Amino acid sequence: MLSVLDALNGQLQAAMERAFPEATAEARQSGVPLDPQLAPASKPEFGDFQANGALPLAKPLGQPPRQIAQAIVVQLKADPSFAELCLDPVIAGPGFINLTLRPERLCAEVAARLGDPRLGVPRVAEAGTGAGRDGAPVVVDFSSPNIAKEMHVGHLRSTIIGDCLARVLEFRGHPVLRLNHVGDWGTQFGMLITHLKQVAPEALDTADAVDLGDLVAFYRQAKARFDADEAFQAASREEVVKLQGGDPVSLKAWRLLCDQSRREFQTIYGRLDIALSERGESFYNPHLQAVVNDLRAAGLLVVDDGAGCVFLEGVSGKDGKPLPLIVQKRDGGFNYATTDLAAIRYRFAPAPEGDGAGRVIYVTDAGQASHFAGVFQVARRAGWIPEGTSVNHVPFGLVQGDDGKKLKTRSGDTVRLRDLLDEAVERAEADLRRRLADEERTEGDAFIQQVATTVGLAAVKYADLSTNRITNYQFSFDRMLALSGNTAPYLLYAVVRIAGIARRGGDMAAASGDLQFSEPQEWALIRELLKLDAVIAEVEEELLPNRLCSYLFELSQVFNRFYDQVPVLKANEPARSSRLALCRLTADTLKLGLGLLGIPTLERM
RNA sequence: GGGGCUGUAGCUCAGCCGGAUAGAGCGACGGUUUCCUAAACCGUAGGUCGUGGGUUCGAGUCCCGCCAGCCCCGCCA
Repeated sequence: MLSVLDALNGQLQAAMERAFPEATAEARQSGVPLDPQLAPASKPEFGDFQANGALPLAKPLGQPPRQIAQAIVVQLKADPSFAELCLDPVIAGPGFINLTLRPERLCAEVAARLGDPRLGVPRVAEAGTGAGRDGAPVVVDFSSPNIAKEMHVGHLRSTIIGDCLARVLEFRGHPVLRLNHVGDWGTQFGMLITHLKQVAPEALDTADAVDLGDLVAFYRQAKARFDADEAFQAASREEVVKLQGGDPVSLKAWRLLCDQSRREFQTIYGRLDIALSERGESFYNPHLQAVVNDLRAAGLLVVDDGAGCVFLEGVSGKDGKPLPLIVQKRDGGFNYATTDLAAIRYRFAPAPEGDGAGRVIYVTDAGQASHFAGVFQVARRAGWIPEGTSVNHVPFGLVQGDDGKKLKTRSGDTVRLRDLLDEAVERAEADLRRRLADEERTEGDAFIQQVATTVGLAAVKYADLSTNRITNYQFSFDRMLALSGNTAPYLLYAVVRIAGIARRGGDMAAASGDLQFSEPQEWALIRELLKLDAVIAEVEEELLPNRLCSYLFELSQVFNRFYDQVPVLKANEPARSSRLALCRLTADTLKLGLGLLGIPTLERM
C-alpha cells in the first residue's frame, strides 16, 4: 500500500500547512519542513496508519498536542480526497492521529492484486531521474569459496544471503550481476602446486587424477609445510611468480585444479538453486599493476619498509600512526587488497573496459568490515567510485554451534557444506516418515524424497535468512526443522493448506469481481496481504532478508487463524468466492516471498 | 593500546525515522478435532531492555562513560 501511504502523507502535510500556516513557513525557512510522521499503526486496534506529527509541535506552538492534532484533523476532514480513502480520524493518547482505511478501499486494493502477477510491487523506473546511474547493473559479490578447497559452513551465509538479495533486486527490476569472487589465485596455489609436484605430480597434468577430498588433504599438508619449512616457502613463492608470469606447466596445473573445484561447487549451487557467474581473483590479475600505477600517479602510494602502502585517513594503529593498506608486498607481489581494489575499479568502470555498475554489494562476514572500509576509502580517494553510485559491505555474523562457539564437527573439523545439507535432508526425511507412520498415510518414495529435499534445504536457508544477519547465528537442525514456530516447514504448510482447498474443489481462478468480507479474520488477512510492497521496499533499502521472513511468518499466522476460524468451501456465496480469492492471494504472496528467499513450495507435504 | 560488532523473557530471536501498556517463537502450564492436512488454533505464566549518566514532550532505539563476550588491527583472504 505504498501508493496509499504516499497519498495520505501528502494529504496530511497539506492539512498541517492549512492548520498552521505560520509554523509551516517558519519550518520551511529553517530547512526542516513539517513532518506528519506517518507510519503503519503500531497495533491493529489503532487502525491502519498513525500520524505522530502533532506531538513535536506542542512546544514550539505552545499548545497541548491533542489540540494540535484536533486542528489537523479538522483540515483533513475537509479534504474530499482524504474522505475517500479513510474513515474519520481518531485522536488517541497524547496526540496520535489514528487513520483507518475505508473497507471498500481495501477491497479495491485486493482486487487490483488479484489480477497482477507482481502483486502490487512496482518495478524500478526504467528511465532515470538523471542523478546517478539509473538502470545500471547492481553487482552482488557473494559466496566466494576457494579453489582446491571444499565449500564449508563458512560459505553458507554469504551464499544464501547474497542469493536472496540478488533475487530481491532482480525482482524489483534491477539488472543484477551475481559475481562469484572465488579464491583462485595467490600464495595458496604456489604452496599447493609445489607440494603436488613432489607428492602427486599426476594431479598436475591429468584431469581428476586425485579427488577433491584428497586435494583438500594435500592443501592442508602444503600449508603445514609452508608454515614450518623455509625452503618450501621460497619454492612456493617462486611457483607463484611462475604462475603469474604465465608459465605453461604451472598454468595447466592451475586450470585442472580450478575445473575440478568448479564442478564440485556447481553441485552445491545446483542443489540450492543458486545462479552465479564465476569471476575469480585471477580475472583481475592483468589490472593489478595498473591499480598500483594509478595510486602512485594519484600521489597516494607510499613505500614503507619496502611495501607499497596507502595510509588510511581516520584510522590509526597501535602507535597512533595511520594504518596502511598494503597494495604491493616487499617482494613485488600483490595481495588481496590489490585484487579488491582492481575489482572495484573494474566494476565501476564504464563498459566495455568494466561493468559500469551503479551499485556494488559485498556479502562477506563481519570480520572483514575494516578491510572493506579501507579498500572503499582508497578506491574513493583514487576516484574509482563515481558520483551517484554506491558501494556497500553487507556484513553477517558467525555460524555458531549449540555451545555458542564457531560451528565445528564433533572431531573439531570445519563442517562441509555438502554434509550439512545432506544431514538437513536426512533429518527432514526421518521426520516425514515418522509422521506418515503416525498418521497411517502411505506415500511413494518419489514423494518422500521430494518433500524431504524441499523441506530440508528450505529449513537451512530460512533459518539463516530469518535472523538479523549482523548478529552471530546459532545453527540448530532441531530448531530449523521444527514444524511450528518461525520456520520453513510452518510457512510451507500454510501453502499446502491452500493447495488442499484447491484440490477439494476451490476454484482459485474464479471470482475477483464482487468481493465481500465480514469477519475480522478476513480483514486481518487483507491488511497483512497488502503490506507486501512496503516490506520488499524495506528489504531492498536495508538489505535485511529477515524483514521479509518476519512478514511471511506473520502472514502465515494470520492465514492459519483465518483458516482455522472461518470456513471457505462450506461458506455461502458471495463469502465463498471472496474467501477463495483471499486464499489465492495468500498462496501467491507466500510463493512470491519464499521464491525471493530462494525457497520453492510444495502442494502436499 | 586502537577500531568494529554484540548484550532485550529460562532458551533462540524481532523491534523500521525516537512514539501509546517492550513483541514473537520455542520450552512450561491449561484448553480445542462428526468440519478445507491438528505440521494447526485458543488461553495462562514469564522483563530493572548489561550498567551509570545525558539529550527531550517522549529513549530498548540517539550521545558520553563503564562492564562483559566475540572479531579485526603490516605484507593470508
